[in-house]
Amino acid sequence: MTSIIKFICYFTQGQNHRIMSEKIKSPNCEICSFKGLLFDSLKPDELGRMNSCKDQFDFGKGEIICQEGDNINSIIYVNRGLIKLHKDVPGKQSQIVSIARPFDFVGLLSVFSKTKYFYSITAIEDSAVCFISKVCIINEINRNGKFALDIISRMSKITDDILETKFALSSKNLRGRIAHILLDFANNIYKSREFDLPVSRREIAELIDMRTENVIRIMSEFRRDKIIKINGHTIEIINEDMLQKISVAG
Amino acid sequence: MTSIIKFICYFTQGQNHRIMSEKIKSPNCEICSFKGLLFDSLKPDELGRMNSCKDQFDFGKGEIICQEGDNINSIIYVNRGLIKLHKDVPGKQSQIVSIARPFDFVGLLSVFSKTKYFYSITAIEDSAVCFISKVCIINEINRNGKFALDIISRMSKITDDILETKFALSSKNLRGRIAHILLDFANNIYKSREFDLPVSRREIAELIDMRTENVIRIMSEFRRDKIIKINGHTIEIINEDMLQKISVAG
DNA sequence: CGCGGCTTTGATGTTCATCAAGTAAAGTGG
DNA sequence: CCACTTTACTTGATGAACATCAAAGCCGCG
Repeated sequence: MTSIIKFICYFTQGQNHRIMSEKIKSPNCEICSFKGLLFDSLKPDELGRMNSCKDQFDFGKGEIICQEGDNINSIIYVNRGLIKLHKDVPGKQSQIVSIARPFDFVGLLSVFSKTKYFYSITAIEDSAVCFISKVCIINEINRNGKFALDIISRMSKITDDILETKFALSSKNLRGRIAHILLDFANNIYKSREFDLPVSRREIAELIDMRTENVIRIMSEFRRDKIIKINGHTIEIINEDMLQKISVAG
Repeated sequence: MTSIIKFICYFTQGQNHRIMSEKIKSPNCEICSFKGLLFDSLKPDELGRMNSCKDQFDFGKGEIICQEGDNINSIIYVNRGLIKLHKDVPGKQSQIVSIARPFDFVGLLSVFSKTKYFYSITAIEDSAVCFISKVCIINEINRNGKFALDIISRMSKITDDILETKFALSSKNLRGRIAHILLDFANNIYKSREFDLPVSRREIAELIDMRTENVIRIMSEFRRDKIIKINGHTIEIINEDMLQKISVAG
């Protein structure tokens, strides 16, 4: 029993109101399969309050969720799909700050210190995204110390992960970076030697700070050297040890 | 009435206990000129609890405050001096994650999500550093929602700043990076066109991901082109507009 | 005084971005 | 469903940016 309506989104209250995708009449947080991930420490009445503070939207592949400079008024939670945080500098290749998957909170990454996003957010695949009002979160933090700690450790983990990755990558040469990210996909994201790359070659390039041509070139080298198999977007890691060596040596 | 004793530091409870510098009998937080910066929202009794949770130490220039892999059990607060967070990968140039000055909390940057530091901390100048026990902070967060919010926004700001800087720098060429960091020192840190660089050329290189030789080379170019004056570690910015242009174009 | 670290400049080589050009795949409109 | 357009992918050739190597002067410190 879900009613679908089109409407103009004022969530970001930014300079540029964008037409958002279909609004899904928000499923109740209490029955949301993901609530346990952050809202563990909330009692039913608190969860009820949270429920009334959020809205869920669908975004099609390629749709912009918000843009650099928009006001931050919500935490963004990924329910389904895949979204990217990216920074576009005119005249330069854009950079991907991070990619968020279901269970990830992306808005946490600035919401308490900045009033405006310093990155844009775009759906890489068709995605469902929850917007949880910042004010509600703040109220809940004031009320519930356990919840505050949950939020804090979640924030801390997000930014630490991004920082660690960026620092690891920036000291590596191109081959090392490709090796690193392939291992990351296999071991941390998909937990399998074989996986479908959810992103284009260009997006990989933007994620690890190199050029599309070189992503392709090096992946082809790896294929030639029997380190990986490539079939379109499907990658299989054949020689993980070698990949590890290349990543470390890079 | 301060007693000075040498002792082995168990703060980090790490694998490697280091001999710390003189322990200063901790000045009382209540009279600490810096308390307002984070501990505004604490009542006298709460501040008293906090006071009993912290210890202050002096570190000489070059002394290691903690090392990558050490357990994180405290938040580190810089009272005096200058310290650097850095990552050392064997066989590679080390990278400076960030430089912290008085008023800065460096430990905040991982304390709630990780058990171990992913970077080392070293004094760049003679410094006084406060260690505030993580457990105490957590207790206080549980008790005091306003305090929790203060901590959160402080954390958020630290990581956002680091991330923004890193992203800005990584898309620039070497000249752009040097221009960027010189402007940063002048406008954000020292708020003066003339300032003493507190770090060596090598440390600048490690901070903005380039080689010492090129830092020197490019700064010499800037001097030749009458954009800056250099006198040892003293820098004066003559043509700020040009520096700005180089930074943006970089 | 001499040693090691910091600074500086020049010469050389490697890595990687850029340009170019062509193929495959995927979306678009009739 | 097919022609058309656009976007993604791929390989090669070239040049620029930057790391590396080398050597020498400088300064502080034991």
